[in-house]
Amino acid sequence: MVTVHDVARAAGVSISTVSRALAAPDRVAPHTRERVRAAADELGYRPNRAASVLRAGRTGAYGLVVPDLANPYFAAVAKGAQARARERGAGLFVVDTEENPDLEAEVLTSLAPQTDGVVLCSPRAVDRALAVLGERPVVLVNHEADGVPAVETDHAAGMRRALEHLRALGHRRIAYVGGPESSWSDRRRRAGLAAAAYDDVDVVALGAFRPQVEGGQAAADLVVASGATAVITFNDLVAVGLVGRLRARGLDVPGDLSVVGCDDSYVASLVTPALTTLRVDLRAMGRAAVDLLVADDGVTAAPLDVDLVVRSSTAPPTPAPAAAATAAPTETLVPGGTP
Amino acid sequence: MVTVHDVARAAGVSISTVSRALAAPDRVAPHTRERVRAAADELGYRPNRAASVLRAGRTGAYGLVVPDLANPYFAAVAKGAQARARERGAGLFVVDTEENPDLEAEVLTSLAPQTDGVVLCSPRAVDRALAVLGERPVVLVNHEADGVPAVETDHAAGMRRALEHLRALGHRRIAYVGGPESSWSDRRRRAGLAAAAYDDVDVVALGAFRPQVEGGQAAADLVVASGATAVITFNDLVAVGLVGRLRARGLDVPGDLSVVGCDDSYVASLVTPALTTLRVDLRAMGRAAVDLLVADDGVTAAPLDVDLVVRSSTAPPTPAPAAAATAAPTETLVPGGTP
DNA sequence: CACTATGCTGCAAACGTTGTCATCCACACC
DNA sequence: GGTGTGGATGACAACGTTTGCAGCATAGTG
Repeated sequence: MVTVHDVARAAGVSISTVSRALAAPDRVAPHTRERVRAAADELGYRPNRAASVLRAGRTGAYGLVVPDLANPYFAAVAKGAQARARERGAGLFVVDTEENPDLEAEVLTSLAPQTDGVVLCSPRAVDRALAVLGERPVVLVNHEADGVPAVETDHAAGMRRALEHLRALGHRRIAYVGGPESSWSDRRRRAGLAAAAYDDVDVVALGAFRPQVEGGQAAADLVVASGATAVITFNDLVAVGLVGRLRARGLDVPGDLSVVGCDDSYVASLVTPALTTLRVDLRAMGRAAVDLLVADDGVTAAPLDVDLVVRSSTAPPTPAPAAAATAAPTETLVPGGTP
Repeated sequence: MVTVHDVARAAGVSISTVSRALAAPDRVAPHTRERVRAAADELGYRPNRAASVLRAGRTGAYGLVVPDLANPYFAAVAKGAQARARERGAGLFVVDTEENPDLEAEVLTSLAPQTDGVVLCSPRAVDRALAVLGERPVVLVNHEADGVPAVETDHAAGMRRALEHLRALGHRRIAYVGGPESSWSDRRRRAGLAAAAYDDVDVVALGAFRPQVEGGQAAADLVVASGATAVITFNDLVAVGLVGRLRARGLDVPGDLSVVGCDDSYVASLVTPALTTLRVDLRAMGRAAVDLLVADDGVTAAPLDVDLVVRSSTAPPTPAPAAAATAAPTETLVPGGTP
């Protein structure tokens, strides 16, 4: 192993100078700096991370905590965060808490000291997590807490765009199929819907559904019963489940009901019909989180913009909007459709 | 910060005893051990990772290198690897090389020294990677190299199962839509198909397609032209693309053509028709890779089994198998369908 | 010329842990 | 009772880096 001592000997300087030449180049004379660098390159010197951490306290690594790495949403965030960390010459510890609040807190106690900061993505137990982290830099993604920097999505703008789109198509009664109550994004979306309400549009917000395919299946019949001609769902998976259940009931999307998803995860373009959805640049979110971790001034960045991606799941309502469907004796058709 | 010294003072022993009591409990007398543990708990002592690494050389962290973290395949492997690492009390550095061989090699030089070993998943430049890693423990996933432990998938068994299934349904001419030439999995699958061939079944292997939706779209017309009544694809995304293109041509799946995907990524169950596919337990793969990293005897584990998941994309061939379709003037219907 | 200011470099002390070696004590055996 | 044995513990030296402090030029100023 090549150490500072070897480089120092080769360059004819002291180890202090070597350390400085590489870490604080402007604190050493140009010609010395060059000699040291040449020697370091020559010998293939790589500073020992552990020694550096021990002495200086900086680890050169960040942590990313997500509830489920297999979820394409978090995978995309992780990808962005990883890329940004690498660009900064840092590593990224990725931890999957398996949606388990206890594990989240536990894992943080061992993770935190090994990092220069942690990105908490959709935390399931923020209070405990923040307590564990103490003074260490944290950035929240998809969550809010006093005085903690966060990367936020402009959910209100997203809802506004979706509503505008559906209204322009002629829809006047629009349902929202919401996600888990604990979800900050869900709360923001509901608030956004309320704020964006048009005089001539009714918004029916339906309550907590699981943010997976099953959630959409469970919500479908409620949506039909609500009399809405269009629906916005918590995420694309919910939209997929919803569409599946609607079709099983003989309803057509977008003929009988228009559907707007959220996230533009890549399933949105694969299913039939391809989903109109709200796109968030998740990788940018990951990148922004890491950047915020470094910018220790604790300033929260501007919320990330949300774009509407129009595909085939939205269309004008049929002349007699969903009347036939709502008139049908829905209950008898709903085995296992308990919301 | 609480150090061994603090614990030692509190327990009335020397720092050596503290270190031993926690790291090698059987080398210290039971009552002393308990006293030390009590003191450590009391003070909330957490060994400093950096100091430990510096002195002992073991980092307590592993590395995982994947070409694309946003790909659900790799995300699943990462999830498994992460879980196993955590169970071992270790961290996991996840690195996304963005399918870039140069980046792969570069990233390894800085990653390797910070870990106790690296899992290389679907490496894009194995030789360089192995050169960089030198003597450090490595495990390959989806790849083979002399003397390097690897986690393998029993692709031959998978192909055999798919063939059996299709043959039992009555198919006698079956196409395989292959992935990139550089893919080890693709080579194994082709070999498996050749080995499993039945006397009464023709297998038509079609050449390199991109392992994404577009690859399937590109392959569709070749498959139809081949006269096959069933097709096995490199992965589920290819299957999705294939199905989409077939339907655009007015063909029915599974009516005119049965389709078997690979990987059972979660899109398989979401698309219409739901895909019959070969399931590999990707999380188990990730876990196995980390385990292998630790088992320094370098023994490669038994190949992972592959299960057939039967859904709606496979059915018996129609009496006049795809005759109408092949007879149709396909070219005129294929704008932009260049394979 | 003396004195100060400035810039560069070297010395040496940490950082907190692990592991080697030596010490010590108790016990058993001769 | 002396000696050997072995288990338990303590003292201390690393591991490789960073950094405060001091030293030493050189240059600038009175």
